Amino acid sequence: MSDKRKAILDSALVLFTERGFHGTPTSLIASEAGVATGTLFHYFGTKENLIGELYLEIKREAGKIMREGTTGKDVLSDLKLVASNYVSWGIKNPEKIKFMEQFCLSPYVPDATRGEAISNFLFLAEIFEAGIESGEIKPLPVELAIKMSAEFLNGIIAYITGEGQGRDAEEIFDLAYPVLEDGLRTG
Amino acid sequence: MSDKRKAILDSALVLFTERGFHGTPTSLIASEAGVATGTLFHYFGTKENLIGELYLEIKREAGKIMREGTTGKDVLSDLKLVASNYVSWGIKNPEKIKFMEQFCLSPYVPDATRGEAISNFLFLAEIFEAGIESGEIKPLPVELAIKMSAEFLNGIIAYITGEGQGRDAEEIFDLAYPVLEDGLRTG
Amino acid sequence: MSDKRKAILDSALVLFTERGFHGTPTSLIASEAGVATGTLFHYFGTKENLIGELYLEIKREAGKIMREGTTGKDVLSDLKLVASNYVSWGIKNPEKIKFMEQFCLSPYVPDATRGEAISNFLFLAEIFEAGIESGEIKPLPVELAIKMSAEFLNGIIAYITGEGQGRDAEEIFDLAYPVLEDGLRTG
Amino acid sequence: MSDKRKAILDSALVLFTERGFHGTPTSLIASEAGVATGTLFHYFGTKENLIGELYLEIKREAGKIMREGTTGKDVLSDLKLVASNYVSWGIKNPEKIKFMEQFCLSPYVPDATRGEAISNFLFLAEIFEAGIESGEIKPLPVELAIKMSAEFLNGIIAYITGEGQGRDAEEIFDLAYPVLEDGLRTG
DNA sequence: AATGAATGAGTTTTCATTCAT
DNA sequence: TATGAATGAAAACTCATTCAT
Repeated sequence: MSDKRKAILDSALVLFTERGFHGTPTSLIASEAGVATGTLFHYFGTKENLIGELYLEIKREAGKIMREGTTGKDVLSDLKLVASNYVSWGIKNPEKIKFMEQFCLSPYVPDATRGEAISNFLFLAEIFEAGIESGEIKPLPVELAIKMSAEFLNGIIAYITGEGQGRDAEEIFDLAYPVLEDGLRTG
Repeated sequence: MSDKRKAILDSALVLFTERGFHGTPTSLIASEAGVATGTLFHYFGTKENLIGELYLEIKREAGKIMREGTTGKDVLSDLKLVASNYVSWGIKNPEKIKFMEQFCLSPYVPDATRGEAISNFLFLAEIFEAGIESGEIKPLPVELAIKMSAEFLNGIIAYITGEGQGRDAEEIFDLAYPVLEDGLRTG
Repeated sequence: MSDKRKAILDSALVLFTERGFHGTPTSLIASEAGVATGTLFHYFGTKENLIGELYLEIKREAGKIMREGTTGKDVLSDLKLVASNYVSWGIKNPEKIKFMEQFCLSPYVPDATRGEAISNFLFLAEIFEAGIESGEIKPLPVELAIKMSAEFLNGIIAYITGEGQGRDAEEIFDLAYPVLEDGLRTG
Repeated sequence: MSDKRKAILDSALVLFTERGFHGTPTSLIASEAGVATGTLFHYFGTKENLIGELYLEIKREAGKIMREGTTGKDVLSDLKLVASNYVSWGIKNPEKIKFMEQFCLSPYVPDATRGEAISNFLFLAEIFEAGIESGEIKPLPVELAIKMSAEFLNGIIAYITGEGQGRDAEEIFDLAYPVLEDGLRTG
């Protein structure tokens, strides 16, 4: 991928989260990226397309990071690893978390793009299904379990990057994660 | 509160969640509310101020609704009631939930306003503190517990208003809430 | 019709003929008209719509002027009067002639608008039909006769406003018109 | 002349008449011609120069075609031949006619170029002068006679390529031309 | 209090042109 | 010769805000 394309995506990420989609002029994205405005449109065609590509890129990265190290053998330890991967990544990339939260629901990301992004998280459904089948996890609708868990982890990240700043992130995770695990586990 | 003021807030809520802040012209808010553009500025001064007032109004309502029926006597039952109140309200007012999620993090709501809104949720800290002190709830930083729980409930609402549409809301809540309760409860 | 609207149409006429459609920025039209850019869009919505309205206005005026004084009794004298009216008007309004010639064929005027404009010239067909029926005019397809005559008159106007400048317009018309009349008349 | 140069001129002719000068990007002309944008500028230097060269090319062709077969012996038959040549060529090359009509008056063709083009039509003045001198043609200012006649013929072409489509072109010409001839001829 | 015409700064996007390859 | 990525000035159009009524 071209250097300029990458620089544009980087600037866009920061500026969109700081100032919102319509609050960020394309001219500002371009100048922060050190390229001409025309170059932005050369690579992305429209501003909407730019945010769409950025959205996909981040979702792809998040999905990839979360899966790292999972074995498919033990549901609960896979789940903890996925959560830990996600929280670690989220703490290191707070703008990406902020971006996902702001633009998951926002109208600026085309629906088609949103749909395309889901594929990166299908493995989560498999983990939950396995856990429910084996009786380790409470029998919940899988989509519900995913939604609750994901939001729960976002809550942890928000706390660590917000009020909890300065305290040890791992320590907080070790304090917080059992709440989710104990909640999901059967009796 | 004047009828026109109310009509403007109502239109703004719907339009901001559907189209974003900068994506919604004041002229459109005004025309949907059945008033002249000038009237919007007569009541709210600026567009920023309008979204700020809307934000406060909704946070105030959310706080009030959540507290309804709590006794301060039993932590776990108060907590469940608060959760249930919030979820019921959220299902009935999905635009308000969407608005809060979109604009909690967004740069359009002035920070001062965000601060002002927090006062509506101080009672939550009291409940958690009491629970931790009595040993009923795991010893967690209170703000962490609040953040995780709030996000968790948003996950439930998102599921009910999204994929879970058509299924009985109360039934889903009864399935999902124990996950949070079991998680927060000590051993 | 509002003063500002009229001023915008007047500037647009001059500038479009001098510089072409895409060669004329809306900002220039507005400033020449002594209004803000926004005002132009307030009245006309789009630049395309502006040229469309201008086109209709001019065609309407041309049609009205040409008909003035016709009686419907004598074909050849009606025809001469129409021609004379048109040429006189054309000499006094050379930008309108230039505008019609440039934008009759140009892609900037929407086809629908072009169609709408034709209604102003239906009376010409009636005159020619009457003349052909009475035997005074050669039996030609009416549309052909109109096209040839119209272009012929444009040739006269072009000459008078171009090379023939300074010479008496009426004298030139009296020299030129018989060519058309003798040509159309039966043997 | 290089193949690429010719391809560029061909694309430009079609696109300029269809979309106007400023409505046609150089990048589009190049891509339709199957060459890179840079190549267009390699051959023509600027867009203005491109339209100028195209204008000259067409005027040159028109002049050459019109003269074909004239003898200089009989004014009226030469005139008819010129007219017939022009109309035949115009019917076969409607984009060239459209181009000339649109850009004769337009500001995009530099005045110098327009002047240069006139030389191709000087022979017309000679024919008319001869006709007037011999008394065969009404004593008119030569430029006026040329303008009227040229426009008249354009009217015929417009009719044939427009409303008269499907009918025999020659037949229409034979119907229409006598109008011009009878008009120009003395008594 | 309520209106909506008018404003003009600011936005996204286009496109003639250049230049390193 | 020929290319096409990169440029940035300039365009059409939008919209928060004002103000005379």
